Amino acid sequence: MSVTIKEVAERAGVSVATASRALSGGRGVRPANRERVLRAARELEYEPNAVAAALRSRTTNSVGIVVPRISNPFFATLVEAVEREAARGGRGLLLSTSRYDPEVEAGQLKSLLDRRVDALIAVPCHSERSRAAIEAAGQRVPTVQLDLCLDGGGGSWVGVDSEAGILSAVEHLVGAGARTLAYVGSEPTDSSAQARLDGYRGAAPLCPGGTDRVLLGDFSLEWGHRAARRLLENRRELPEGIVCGNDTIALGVLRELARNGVDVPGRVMVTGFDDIPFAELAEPPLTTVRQPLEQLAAEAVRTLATRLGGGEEPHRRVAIAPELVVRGSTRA
Amino acid sequence: MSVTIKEVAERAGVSVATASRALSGGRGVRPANRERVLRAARELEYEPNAVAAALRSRTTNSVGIVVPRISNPFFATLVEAVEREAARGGRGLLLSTSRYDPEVEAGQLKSLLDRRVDALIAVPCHSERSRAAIEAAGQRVPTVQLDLCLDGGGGSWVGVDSEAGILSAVEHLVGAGARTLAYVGSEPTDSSAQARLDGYRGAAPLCPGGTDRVLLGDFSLEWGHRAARRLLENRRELPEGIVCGNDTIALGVLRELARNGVDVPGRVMVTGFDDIPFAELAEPPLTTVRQPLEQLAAEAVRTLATRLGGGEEPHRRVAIAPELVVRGSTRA
DNA sequence: GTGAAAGCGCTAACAC
DNA sequence: GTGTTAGCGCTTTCAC
Repeated sequence: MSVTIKEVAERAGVSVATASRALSGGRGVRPANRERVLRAARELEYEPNAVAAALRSRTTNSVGIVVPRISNPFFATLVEAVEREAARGGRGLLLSTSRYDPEVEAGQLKSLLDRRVDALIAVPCHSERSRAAIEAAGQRVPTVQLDLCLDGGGGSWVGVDSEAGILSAVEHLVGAGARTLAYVGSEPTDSSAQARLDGYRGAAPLCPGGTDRVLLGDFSLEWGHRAARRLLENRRELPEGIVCGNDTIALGVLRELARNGVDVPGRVMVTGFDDIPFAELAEPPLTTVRQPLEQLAAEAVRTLATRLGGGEEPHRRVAIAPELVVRGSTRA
Repeated sequence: MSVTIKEVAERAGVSVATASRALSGGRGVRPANRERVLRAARELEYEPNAVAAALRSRTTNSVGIVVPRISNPFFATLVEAVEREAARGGRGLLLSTSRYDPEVEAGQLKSLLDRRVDALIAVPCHSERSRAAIEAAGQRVPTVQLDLCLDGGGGSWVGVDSEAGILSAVEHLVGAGARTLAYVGSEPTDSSAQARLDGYRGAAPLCPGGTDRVLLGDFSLEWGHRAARRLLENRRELPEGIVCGNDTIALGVLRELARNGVDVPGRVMVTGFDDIPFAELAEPPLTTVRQPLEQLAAEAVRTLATRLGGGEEPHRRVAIAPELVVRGSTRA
């Protein structure tokens, strides 16, 4: 069997209590004893049992995260940033995916709670049907919604200010000379889709010409293709600027425009949202609204850390302003 | 405080032992009692404490995974597949990243071991300097190397048959009429880079013409750009087929060729390796060797499950044959 | 500053 | 089938 703290204590000639204190920080232990314990531990190749420590101290030093999927580069980058941030605080990250299924999501949350994570980060996969499980989790441990949020608020949330992001895209397009605009986005099934659509509706009046073409589907490349084809049906009415709900859609739109010989950004300018890695690899490179992922992750972890540290700030809602990244798909 | 199994037992009018048995499968418990326990648990909203169970039963039902990074879509997809596979077996996934730093990697492995994961999956970030930590981990729990492996073997490994993959790319290019080839890859700093390079050297003789141009850098887009520029220096000697060590490099090569007005696949054909999501979005879409990620993940978890189940197959090395995906960057 | 002792909540022997 | 009992390895009072 593996070496326990008891053996370390014996070898160091102290009690387990002192050994424990020495091994965890060493505060309140005479330096000489501290050294002896540390040496004994090293010599015995002692490996602390975090499970036992967790049972007794009632903290696992771990946080759980539930995202719809990881293969989506957006969530992947988010998870990576959270992992780094958590590791920095000595915490482990328990990862699970909901696959966009609220029932799976509920099960994953329960499992994480059973494992006694100290805190939870969740990207709710549905703005309504995720509610029960996420609120229940929030009753037990500090929980923060990341990126997406439940309808009508409730609980802590860290995300991006979508309206401001879309606004900056619209301003940029109008400033670059677009006189007519269209929006290609997703049906508002989640909070981001909703906020981006709202953002477009709010910002559209800045444009002098027609802005009433709003095509809603989902956040996919295929939808981008189809929406572009629809806009191309009447070549004369092709808008001068197309605001897309995310980069994937924008990539689909760009592609379809290229296939049809439409000059981008000459005839039509296109913007995306997220700044996924491929955005700058597209032809032409995509002007887009960059999600400040590192900041989001850091803020989410900070929110939890505050609450773990005993801070009683029950409902913290943080919307970070995103930044427009201008590339070749729009004129400067 | 939260409800314990003791209270559930009391309410159900049985001993904690019976409650425990009923709650975990219910084998060897009279159905009537089982029902009463389950009902009591439901009524009290009992939440089992997996930490306590883990301490006593010496299994945490969790596996740890260490990858260089998650924002790389290749690893992200791998992690996602592993997560799904682990969740299917009721296991949690503790995720950490090494950021390509063997010291960080060693620390992460130690931390996962302290947390008493039942098994480990690691993508060694360095074929030499990862050895000590990974071998040490392998002494304590079933450990499998995924994708990359340590130099000279040792331990279980699940990955792709890189040689076979490169071979299929070369055969395809030659079959499509390429008479001269070049290889643009990474310096063999990791096992995949090495195997792909070996694969090219082994397969090159299949091509009738010159195949001795081998450019080695790293697995980046920038290196693809630079390598392509180098090949373009003497336009006349531009090879008819360029085999790239991964998709990212291939994307860089494609881009540079396009900028210089070289017709792909007319004048030059290009192949990649991995089949990252963007491969099919490139212009032209990239012919590439697809990594069977789901299979890799499933096989890795299966390898561990076998060992956890008591199977004593110490050194399982599984190389899965990848599949060539033919797209527009080569002629059919 | 240190030690003795009491659990954290659960499972696994071992009796019955 | 069921109950009693004894810990898993650690941290944390509480005395000294």
